Amino acid sequence: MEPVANLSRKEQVIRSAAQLFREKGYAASSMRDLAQKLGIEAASLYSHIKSKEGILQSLCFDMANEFRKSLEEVEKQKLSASEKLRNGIIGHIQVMAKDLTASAVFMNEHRHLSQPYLRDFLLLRINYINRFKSMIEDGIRMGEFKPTIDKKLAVMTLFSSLNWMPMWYDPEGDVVPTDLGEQLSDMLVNGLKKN
Amino acid sequence: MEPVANLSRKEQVIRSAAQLFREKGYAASSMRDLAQKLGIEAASLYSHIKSKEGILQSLCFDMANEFRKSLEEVEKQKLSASEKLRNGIIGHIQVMAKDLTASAVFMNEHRHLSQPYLRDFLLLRINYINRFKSMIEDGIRMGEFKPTIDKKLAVMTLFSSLNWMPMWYDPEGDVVPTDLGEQLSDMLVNGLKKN
DNA sequence: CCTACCGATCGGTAGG
DNA sequence: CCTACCGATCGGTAGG
Repeated sequence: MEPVANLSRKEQVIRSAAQLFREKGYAASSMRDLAQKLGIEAASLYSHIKSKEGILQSLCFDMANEFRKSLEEVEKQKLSASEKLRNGIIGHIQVMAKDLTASAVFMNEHRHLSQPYLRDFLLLRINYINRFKSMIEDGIRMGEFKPTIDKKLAVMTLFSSLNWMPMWYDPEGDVVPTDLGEQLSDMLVNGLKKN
Repeated sequence: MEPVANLSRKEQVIRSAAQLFREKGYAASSMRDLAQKLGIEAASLYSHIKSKEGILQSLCFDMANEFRKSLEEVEKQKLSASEKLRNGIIGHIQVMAKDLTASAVFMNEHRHLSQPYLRDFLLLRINYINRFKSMIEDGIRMGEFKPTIDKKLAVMTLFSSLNWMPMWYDPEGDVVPTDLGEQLSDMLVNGLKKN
């Protein structure tokens, strides 16, 4: 009956949960921990959310959606493969930087999703990875990248680097997300490029 | 009283636990799950191990020790910075490939260590990372690597790539660990090197 | 390695 | 958002 206030409170719950899941992991985070963080009783959480896993679902699928939108923007552009790859990397970093906490949960805790959510999530992820792989393949086909590179290794190295960023990136530091994306892209792409 | 048999059984327990921790995560793995995997009662596990966390401690510190030994071998060698870095990467990959399950646990579950083990573990890790960082700094000083690279970014990208390897590397495939290490090194180092 | 069991804690519901 | 509570499960111990 108070949709705005409820929404806002619900978001507070989800954001607090994200912090908790990031720090302790999903399985080791209890609803009582979460309630305490918010200054309420555990039972009261269920006025705002359906279940513990419901929170994880929101976090994982909202992030997945942001990544998808970012990539679609890049794919529309009329650019060379290496420029698209570069923009894809920058976009990914920017999406993560907007919410490092949710990004860390997305990366480390998605495996605690139950079926069919887990399957859906993994399908989204493999689709996303394959679209980056296509950019690399395009780059090889167009003569921008070395034809000898192992495509699976290249794309997995790329994703490893991207996905670990929430572990060490300091948003208070003087490297802004766009710069980080450019530097990372530079380091990886110039490793792929013919010199 | 039967040290050999006990040791072997203890190792079976630890290896089964590693598989379980890798699949479900440490916190979501119960001692009853583990006992079932071994065909015994949960209470019987405690004849072989001290506690659930004791298993995690063995797994994490044994792996840390393997990594340390591998790096010490490399540091002894009289080679250029880029060759040392290459050998360090190959060594790291080889250590992981010897036990991908323990490697995955080492990487993803160490945060469930309690104090003071967690602190000790993190000190070992930062030390290991800093020694790789020194190789990169040496390479810059000796003119082998671009002076413009961000050292923190470079070393973090390196470790991201290394640490995610257990997530996607297929030991049944036709890429042997040494080759993988060389390819990975090639991809990363050639991205750093002056061309 | 087992039976029997412990106190603590879990996610969640009923009913206000 | 609270009180009161539920059945299930947790890591671990006693005693054999």
